[in-house]
Amino acid sequence: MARWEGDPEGRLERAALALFDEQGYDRTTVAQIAQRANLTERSFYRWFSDKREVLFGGSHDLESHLLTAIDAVPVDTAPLPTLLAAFATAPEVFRPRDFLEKRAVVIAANPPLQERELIKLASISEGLTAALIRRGHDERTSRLSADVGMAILKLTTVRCMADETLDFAAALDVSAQDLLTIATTGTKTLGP
Amino acid sequence: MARWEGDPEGRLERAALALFDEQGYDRTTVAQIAQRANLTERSFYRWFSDKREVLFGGSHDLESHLLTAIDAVPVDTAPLPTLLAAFATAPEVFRPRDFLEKRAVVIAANPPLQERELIKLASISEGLTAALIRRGHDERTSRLSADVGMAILKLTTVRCMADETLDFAAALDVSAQDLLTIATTGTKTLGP
DNA sequence: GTCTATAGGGCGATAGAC
DNA sequence: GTCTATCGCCCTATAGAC
Repeated sequence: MARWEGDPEGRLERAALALFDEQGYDRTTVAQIAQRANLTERSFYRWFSDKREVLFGGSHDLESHLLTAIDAVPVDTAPLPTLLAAFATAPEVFRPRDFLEKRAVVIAANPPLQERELIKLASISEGLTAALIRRGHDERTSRLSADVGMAILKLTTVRCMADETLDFAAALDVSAQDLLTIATTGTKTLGP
Repeated sequence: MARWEGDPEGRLERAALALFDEQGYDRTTVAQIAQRANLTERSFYRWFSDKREVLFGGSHDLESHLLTAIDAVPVDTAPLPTLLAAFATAPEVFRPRDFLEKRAVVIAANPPLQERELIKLASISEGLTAALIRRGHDERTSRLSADVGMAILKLTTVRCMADETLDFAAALDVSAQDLLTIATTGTKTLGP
């Protein structure tokens, strides 16, 4: 048996998702995942700190993509428009659609995986906050903008899942408009 | 030794926080927590589904308090102002300050606990979303309002932690004003 | 309440790349 | 030779099954 097949990380990710899809997440052991990828259980833990992590390798890629995209936005842009401009470039880093769909189903069925997803999103929000601060915005504005931006991104993702023909950038604009409506409806505004 | 000391849940919560504070979360075993509360390890799992859960008993109380508070808001109120009115009544359900502070330190030091906290907040957001839908708002508006509301609540909590003299309701208003600024700055508005 | 499978960490050995 | 990926076997605590 060839010991060096290459890309052990990717092999583990694909083996894990396939097994989770076939048998369910908690009826799949790390040993099984490793076996399907022609590795041992011990080697699994060299690539992923725990069993859940095997589904979230792309999170870091998305975060660094967004941070790079922010740098490309003109520096005099306001915080939220800066984030929206960065989000609009995000679809590039998404993996094959069937991979993402299976992954979403598995996560939706397992609270431990939802927890991990939430902390990954929180990590991205932290990254966005830091990026905005680096651009000269104050900390509280940056934090709130990042959190609100993530809420818009989440709503946009839901929209695109529901309607496959919908363009991501267009959906993002609609969600941003929704925010404006929510923020300005029923609050005391400055004008008469 | 008294077999029925009463309030086993509260005893486990206090024993756990004390041990986490003294020794750290991952150097504390469930058996130790149970022992300090004069219970067996097995009994711990009767009250809490897992080790992390022992720090989040108050989450359900907060959620049900907020849902009740929403019902007390006039039905013609817009989504976000509805949530803000409910949030303003929240300090009532908070526990003793030193308990909350120790708890916050322990959570901040342990990613698994942060994950659990995030899913609790997500659960509250889901509850708020459902409550807004019940009041006749559409699903997308409700979801976005709940997420944005949670972002405001988070910012408000940070503000109150930083400045103990700050009134919660006042901090909430400031954060809400921050949102309005963020949402309307640099975006194309309707007027000229 | 008892029993057990599995997660997941430590450590040292080994096999291949260079 | 060094370096790094892989592996084997140790262990404990969690958490679910019975």
